Amino acid sequence: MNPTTVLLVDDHLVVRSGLRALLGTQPDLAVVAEAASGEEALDLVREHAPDVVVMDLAMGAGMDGIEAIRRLRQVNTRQAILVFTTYDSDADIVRAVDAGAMGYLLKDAAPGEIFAAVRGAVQGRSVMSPPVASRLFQQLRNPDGILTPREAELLGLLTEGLSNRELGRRLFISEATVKTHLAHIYAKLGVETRAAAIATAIRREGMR
Amino acid sequence: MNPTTVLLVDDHLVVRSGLRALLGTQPDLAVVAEAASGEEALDLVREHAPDVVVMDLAMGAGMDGIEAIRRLRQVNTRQAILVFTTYDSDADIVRAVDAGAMGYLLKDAAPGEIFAAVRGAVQGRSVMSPPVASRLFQQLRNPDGILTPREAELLGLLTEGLSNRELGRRLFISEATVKTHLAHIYAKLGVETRAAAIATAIRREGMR
DNA sequence: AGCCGGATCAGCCAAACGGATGAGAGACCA
DNA sequence: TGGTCTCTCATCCGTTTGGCTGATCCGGCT
Repeated sequence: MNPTTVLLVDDHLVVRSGLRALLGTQPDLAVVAEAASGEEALDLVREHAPDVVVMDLAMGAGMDGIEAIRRLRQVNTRQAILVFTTYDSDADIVRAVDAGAMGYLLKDAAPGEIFAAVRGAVQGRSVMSPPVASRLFQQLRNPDGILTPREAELLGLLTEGLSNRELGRRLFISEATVKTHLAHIYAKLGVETRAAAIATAIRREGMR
Repeated sequence: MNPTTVLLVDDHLVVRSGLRALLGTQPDLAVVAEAASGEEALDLVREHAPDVVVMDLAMGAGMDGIEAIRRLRQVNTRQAILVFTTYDSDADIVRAVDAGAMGYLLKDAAPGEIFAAVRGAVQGRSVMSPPVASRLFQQLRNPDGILTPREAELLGLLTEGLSNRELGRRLFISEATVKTHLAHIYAKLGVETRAAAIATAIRREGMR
């Protein structure tokens, strides 16, 4: 059986070499290329058609990880994409999965976890770090995300088309507080504008 | 039979006296008070409880006509409110009717039309100038308002949460044009923010 | 030929919004 | 008592919107 081919995408050289060394200890895994940016990753995927792409989400300048995932999926829906990143924000997880990531690992994952994730990915299994899994699970279980009561209340009014000022008046809080809540809501919903938040909220199961 | 009592609301003295003179020619109509602002109108309605309120929508400073109508309805749902204004904008018509106006007349209406409207209003009949009626009819017949194909297309994308820049790219037009279309859409929907437009559009019949 | 509605674009300006950061008060839990 | 969460507020700053005005082009309709 041929080894599983892997493409590493991370803007930090040290991370790439560390991963390469780590994966190199496994006879069934072979790192065939490394990319330092989303653009480069796109080229290398076309060239090597690896079985798995292990990618960092935060990538200095240029295309970000999420966008890279989206593009990769368009180029070749075959290879599995594994996110390998430092932070576990709700928004990133949701968006990565949404963009088509096969798994989501945190950089503090144990070597064994990483191996398992790569092997699982090629077999179509989705592997993720426990904290990530738990967040995602909550997302699925509670479609309103992990919104606090206050946030949910705000989101409800948001869909009425109110401005920040109006929201503040309606809830007897300052505009500053409204903005804070909104920022949290956007992060949890994985959007970045109120327009998208409203669209998401309203479409999300008959909310009206 | 007692004459029908009327309250005139218009910030222009000349309009008020003109109307008073006009209505005065009819033995069954009696102007019992005049207000120059929404606030004043509220007070006078409480004081005189007129059968009909004939009101201009544009009213210099302070409360605008739409808001005044809304308040009046809260105070006393009894009297009929007749809008008597210069311009027939889609947004104003929709909002006035929505706020609870009984009829909608343009200032170039013939005297006979005005008399008929006032008499009709007290009897619960809704009278409006022909051009107004036609606009309103279109609104009802076509829930998408009077949106042109291009505007409808834009509104659709708007509900996806796109920014002006993105809308422009998607439709191959400049951001300036996007803004122009949006301004028209807002006017036709009777809203003033994209958030409200999105909310309206999405709720409007299962649009998704 | 002349007019009108629809679509396109520009420039200007004020208001609204979003991002980043810091911070304090109260509730709850270990 | 020391974390953690939620809700609250503030300031700064750059971007996005919305309002307004004016203009061009095209295709019908008259």
